[in-house]
Amino acid sequence: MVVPSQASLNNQLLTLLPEADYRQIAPDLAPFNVARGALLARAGDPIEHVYYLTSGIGSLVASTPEGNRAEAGIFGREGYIPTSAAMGVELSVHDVIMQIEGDAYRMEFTAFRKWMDNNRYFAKVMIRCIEAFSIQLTYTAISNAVHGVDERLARWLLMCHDRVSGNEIPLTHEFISLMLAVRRPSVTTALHVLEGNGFIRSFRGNIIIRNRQALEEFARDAYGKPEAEYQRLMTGLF
Amino acid sequence: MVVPSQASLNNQLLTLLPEADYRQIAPDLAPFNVARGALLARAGDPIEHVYYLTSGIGSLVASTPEGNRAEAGIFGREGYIPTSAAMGVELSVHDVIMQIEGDAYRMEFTAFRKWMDNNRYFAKVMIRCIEAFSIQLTYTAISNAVHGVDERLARWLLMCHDRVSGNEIPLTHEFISLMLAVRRPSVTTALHVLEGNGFIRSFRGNIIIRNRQALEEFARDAYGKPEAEYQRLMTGLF
DNA sequence: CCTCGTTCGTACGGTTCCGGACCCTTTATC
DNA sequence: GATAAAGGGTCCGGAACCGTACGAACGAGG
Repeated sequence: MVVPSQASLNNQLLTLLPEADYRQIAPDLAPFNVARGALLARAGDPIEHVYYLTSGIGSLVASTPEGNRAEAGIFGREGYIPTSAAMGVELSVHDVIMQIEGDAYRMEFTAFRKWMDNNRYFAKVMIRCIEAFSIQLTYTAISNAVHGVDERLARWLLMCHDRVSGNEIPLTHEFISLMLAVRRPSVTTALHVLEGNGFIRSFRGNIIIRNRQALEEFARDAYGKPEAEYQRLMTGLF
Repeated sequence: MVVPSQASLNNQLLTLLPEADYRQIAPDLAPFNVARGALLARAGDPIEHVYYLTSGIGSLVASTPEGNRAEAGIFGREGYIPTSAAMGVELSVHDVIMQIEGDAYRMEFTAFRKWMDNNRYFAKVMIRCIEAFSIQLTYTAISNAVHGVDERLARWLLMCHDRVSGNEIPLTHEFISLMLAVRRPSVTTALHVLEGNGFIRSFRGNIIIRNRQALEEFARDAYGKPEAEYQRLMTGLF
């Protein structure tokens, strides 16, 4: 089996590992293409694999018994999923859905547990990522409580933009409305507001970021804190 | 120094520990009364102590650069705080505020880190608690997105009720409005709805739960899932 | 080129909630 | 007992969103 070089990996967690430790765990990484809409984990099912995206975007989607659904967290090549695997939890609590197709390396759950127990650096990076993701969750919670649809959409587009290469975000209004837990027409009109300001261009099934900085200013305090914390948590680890 | 017996502790995490392991860590636990309004951790400050409440309630409050604030998570004697201490993080990201006065045992951050590294069972319980708390965060996020004020208030009162002994919740409308990130009059009218249905009685600075089951039914899917997951995660650990 | 399913634009009434304000009651302070 | 502070009840206009619906535009397949 060919072991991918660390530098070529393009997953930020794996590149953070000391080289020797990366080489240790690398044989347990298998390349895997994840189609749009694929479920990386399903609520109530056993966790079988841990995924390290190198491209594409996935979402942690919480749902209630009555069928209400909303995105709680988003991840791309800066993290891994499901984070609960690191806590010795065998069943997934939430759905994890791939929203933009991408490539990943994945690891068997048992191998993941093995390295969590046997490699300090690996464990440290994973644990830090949990903390970073957890911070993102708190800001999703506060943003859902205090921000309007326009700002929440701006925040969400920025988080997507952070995780794609280029400026295209190939998603439909319908899908975005599920993530933000708002009406589909609310997404349409909110996108018009952003487009009217020149921040984005909106096409059928595709959104293009045109002026990221202005978009950040528009989002105001809805965007930035979790991202800054991620940087802080992941810098100077060893 | 007198070491409190495990059974007398009344903090569910500490009572979950095997007795031998509890005795190991117990000398590092110091009793501490936490006044209402006290900050157990402040955003940006170093984490100095880890707290195990035995009574009272605390809140994890997220805030944005522009001063928006909202509660992201609540905890009592079923948990500990700050959870990020377990991840080797030295600075607190959020404010942790005591909303109902109570007693606690607290541990120096350095001692906490020591036991996380040197006692498997201790570490496992703490990590499980992180997972449980993280699940609570996701449901706060979805609830903020999809539920109205009445349901969110019901959910919140139920979570408080889980963490007090008796049926009294001594809090003001003003304070609740901060937690839910809504207007203070919105809390007043929402409480009237609950009171009109006979679920609660509302007095000046005090709320009494009169019919918990009916309150749960009113809250519908806003309440229950995280609590069930906590049970599942914390049962049959060893 | 035609058809059909997907995606998006738009409209309308109704509800919830906000921002802000005002005043009354209860409790604390001196 | 006077005064101040805290807590709570209520009202108003307006904004934001919702549920729902309908139709136009686009794109893939025959």
